[in-house]
Amino acid sequence: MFSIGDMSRRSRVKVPTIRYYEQMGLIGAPERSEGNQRRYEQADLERLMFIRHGRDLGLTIDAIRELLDLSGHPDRPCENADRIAAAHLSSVREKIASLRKLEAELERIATHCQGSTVSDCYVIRALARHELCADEHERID
Amino acid sequence: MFSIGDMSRRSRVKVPTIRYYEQMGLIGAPERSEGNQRRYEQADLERLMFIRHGRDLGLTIDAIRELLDLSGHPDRPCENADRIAAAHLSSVREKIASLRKLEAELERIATHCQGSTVSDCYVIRALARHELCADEHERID
DNA sequence: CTTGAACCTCTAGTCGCTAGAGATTGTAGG
DNA sequence: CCTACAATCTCTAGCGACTAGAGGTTCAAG
Repeated sequence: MFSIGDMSRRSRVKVPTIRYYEQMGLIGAPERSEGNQRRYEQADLERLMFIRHGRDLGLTIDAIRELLDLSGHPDRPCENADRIAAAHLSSVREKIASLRKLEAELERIATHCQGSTVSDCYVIRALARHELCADEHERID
Repeated sequence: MFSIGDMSRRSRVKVPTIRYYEQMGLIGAPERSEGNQRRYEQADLERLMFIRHGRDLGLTIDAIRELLDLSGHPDRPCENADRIAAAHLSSVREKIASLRKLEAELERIATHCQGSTVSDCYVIRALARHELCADEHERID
C-alpha cells in the first residue's frame, strides 16, 4: 500500500496533482486508511505513470483519458490510439514550424538593434510598425 | 474616432480581448459616446497594434507592458527592450528543442505500431512501460 | 420609426495545474 | 505512552490570456 507521497515520489507527479487527477476522474478514488488518508495499490501507480508519460509527451488530459479507456480493452482495435498519437505528432510539428518562423523573426529583430536609446531601438520599432516584420506571423500558444 | 469594432477589424484583436486589455491596464480607458460606447483615436489603434505584434511574437502581457512603457520614453537606453527580446528568443529556442525531442519520440511511437488490437498497440505499450521510451522526456507546456 | 447589428456590463468557464489556510493523522524517537 | 513534526486532509482561490454567454442598451441604415 502506498501513501499519496509514495505515489508522488515514484511517479514524479506532485501530490496535489494526484488529487487533481482523482477529481478529474483520471484515476479512481482509492481506499482510505482509518484516518482517511489515501492508500494506493500497484495498479494505481501504474495508471498514474501512464498518465505521467502521456503528459510528458504533451498529450491532453482528454487524450490520456481515451488512451486509458482503450488500454482497459485489449481486444479492441487500436486505431483510435494510433489516431491520437498521429494527430498529436502533427500538432507538435505544426507548433515547431510556427516557432521556427518566430525564432527567425525574433533573431532578426533582436540582433538588428544597435541603437542605444529607445528611439533608435529596432525591437521597439519592429513592434510599432509592422512593415518591419519579415512576414505575417500567425498566433501560437 | 473608432468604435471598438473598428479597432477590432483594423488590429485583428477580438472585441472582448480589447476590453480585456483595457481591464488589464494595457490600454487606457477611451472616451465614450453619449450612449456609453467606447470611442478610440488613432494613437489607441497604434498602441493596440503594438500589443498585437508582441502577442504574435509570443511575448507575455507583462513583457509587452514593459515595452510599451519603454516606447513612451524615447530617450532612455534600450537595453531592457533588447534584453526582453533576447530572453524571449532563447525561450523560443528552448521550446523548439524540447518539441523536437518530442517529435522524435512521438514519431517513433506512432510509426512503430503495426498491431491491430490494443494489446499489441505500441502507442499504448509505450505509455504503460517507460522502458520503451527512447530517453527521458522533460515536461513542456 | 423600425429593425437588427453592434455595443454595454457582468459573471463564469477554459486548461492543467499550483498555492495557501486551517485542521487532522501518521510515525519515529525518547 | 508521549511528544514532535512531517505528511496528509478538504476547501477555496489563483495563474495567463483569453472566451462564452446572459441580459440589456445604443447606433445606423433604410
